[in-house]
Amino acid sequence: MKWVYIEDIAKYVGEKVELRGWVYNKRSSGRVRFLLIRDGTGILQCTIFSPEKEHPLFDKFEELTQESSLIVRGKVKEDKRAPGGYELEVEDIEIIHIAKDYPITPKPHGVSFLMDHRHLWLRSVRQHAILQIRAEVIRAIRDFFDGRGFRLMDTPILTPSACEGTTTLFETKYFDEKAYLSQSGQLYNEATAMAFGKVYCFGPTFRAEKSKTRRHLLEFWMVEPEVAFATLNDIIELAEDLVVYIVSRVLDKRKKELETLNRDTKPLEKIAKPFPRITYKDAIKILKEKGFKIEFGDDFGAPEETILSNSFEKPVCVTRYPLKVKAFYMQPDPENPDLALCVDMLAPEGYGEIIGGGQRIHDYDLLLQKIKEHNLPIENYQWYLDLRKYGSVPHAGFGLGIERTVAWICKIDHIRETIPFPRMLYRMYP
RNA sequence: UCCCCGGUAGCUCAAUCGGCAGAGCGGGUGGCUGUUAACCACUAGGUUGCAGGUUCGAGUCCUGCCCGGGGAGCCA
Repeated sequence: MKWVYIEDIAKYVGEKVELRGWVYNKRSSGRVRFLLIRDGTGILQCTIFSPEKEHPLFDKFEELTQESSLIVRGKVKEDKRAPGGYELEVEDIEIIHIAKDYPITPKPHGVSFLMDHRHLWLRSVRQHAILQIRAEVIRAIRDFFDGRGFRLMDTPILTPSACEGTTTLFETKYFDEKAYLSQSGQLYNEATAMAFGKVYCFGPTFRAEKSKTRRHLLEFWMVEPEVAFATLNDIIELAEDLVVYIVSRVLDKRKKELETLNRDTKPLEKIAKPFPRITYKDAIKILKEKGFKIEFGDDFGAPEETILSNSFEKPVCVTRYPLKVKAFYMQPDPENPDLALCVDMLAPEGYGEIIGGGQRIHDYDLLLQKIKEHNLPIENYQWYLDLRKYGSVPHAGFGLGIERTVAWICKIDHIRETIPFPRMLYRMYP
């Protein structure tokens, strides 16, 4: 008998097939038994009928508990009464393993309990939908860059010092030396961009900030393109194209999952080019009009970002922040040397920053001066300065946070559900 | 690091003014011929986070600690 997956079940109506999976739930009513089986691709209702009170399959049904693993064989039928429209008329049950006292029931649980059981929580319908969308987002990102001739360049996780010199890093040992877990692949990608023209890296990044909010993880995934000869405007366009591509791909391929999450897709359907662009100065004006006590030169806090994000239907690109609130490598605006040629993209519906990027300094002397001003150890940046010594060109790039993007697309309120095993302040188990 | 909230059965929660610690789910037993987080009946299940204090009497009030959640700063 053919082993099939539930996501393909419609193709087998009228045929006898085999399913391999786990018991999601079971119900009974008199001489009818309902077994909800999940196999990782979906959930299917399996039915057992008997005109007699006793039946060998009833005995096996009784034995089964939530999350017990099994193989069922039977005939696929179309039936409007079944959730999903299809069901399996069971002819044979082969029990593989009986699960005893599965802790997560089909009833509500608290966050703390669910996080302690994250390894099992992943089996639930909602987590399944979110992580399917995450996988789709990642696939879309790779297709987008690969399709545009970008070269994948994996950057190191173990680094000798801070990339940006701003956030706190996780420290580890490198034999007798100290090493730090990477917080960005950008600096290395400036080197690979000079070798390959347009590149991207995609990997985990680490921030040892003691952030305890719904939009922070200590370990998260980021995609970072870097393009030689590109200016600020070039990468804003690239960022727009990328976000439009990701959203339309999820709308196209993961409609069912969005529905599972009760995600209203109308706001997502509006995501098209061009996105609104405002300068930092405009943003300050908007915030002041809304009654915020904020002055030119201040960076935005979470409430400010939420207000800006809610002010537009599409992601908004905020450009030209004051240099002093940004990283040392930011290229100054030729029209106003106090401003940086940078961009932050804020996702709508209150989600806030999903992209940060900009044009990098390509002048050797200016970069050297900034490294000194920021008290960074020059010996660690010799190679980075070299890039400005041998055929330096203007270049730009950005980083997009995967988890924040997934949280926005799914419209879920906490980032911890967008990665299989979140690493958070005071929580490293499981 | 700071601010706010919480910790009672395996889970989600209730417990009036300080007066016998309870319900639903889950488990067990039985019932029901189409269930939809099924339903109905019965049943077992407690160191009320920990330590101390006030009181005739503390889940409830006080002090300290531990753990968790939310937020701030910082950032994607």
